[in-house]
Amino acid sequence: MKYWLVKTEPTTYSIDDLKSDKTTCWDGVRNYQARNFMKDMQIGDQVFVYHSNAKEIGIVGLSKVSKLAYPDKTAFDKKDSHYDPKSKPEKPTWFMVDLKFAKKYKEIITLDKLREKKALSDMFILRKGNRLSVTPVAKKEFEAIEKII
DNA sequence: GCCAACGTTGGC
DNA sequence: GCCAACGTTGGC
Repeated sequence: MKYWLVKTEPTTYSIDDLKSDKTTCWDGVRNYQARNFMKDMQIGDQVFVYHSNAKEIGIVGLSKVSKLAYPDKTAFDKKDSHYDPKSKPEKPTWFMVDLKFAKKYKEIITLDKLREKKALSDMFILRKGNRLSVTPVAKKEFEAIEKII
């Protein structure tokens, strides 16, 4: 069992959208490192959902991996904003996973609260200049975050 | 809306 | 393969 965190802008796709959809394909990731992390995901891995570029920034909920990495079809669609001509259906560059809604926290775990925790000082998301939309979370980090709730 | 950080692109 | 220019991300 591994742990992860995905970022999303709530104006694009929020935890409430995931709650009502129940399951969604996490498409549109166009960064090699983030893609590689998605390829490492296993069914049942727990994935924090983080709202960025929002009024309230932080972890808002939890989801679980429900489908292993498979080709991101939006890369093949010329009309899609994530279209990438380099990615071919017979040799896809980009992948996505399915995420299943698990829970929405009563309160957002703000970025400030995450920074307050010593156990989280090495956390990927808190490292300066980190822009990856998919990042791993260590077991002890996951447990420390669950304790905040 | 600003701007630092950083990934990507393309000329050489 | 280097690196300047450019675009995007994301906190503030």
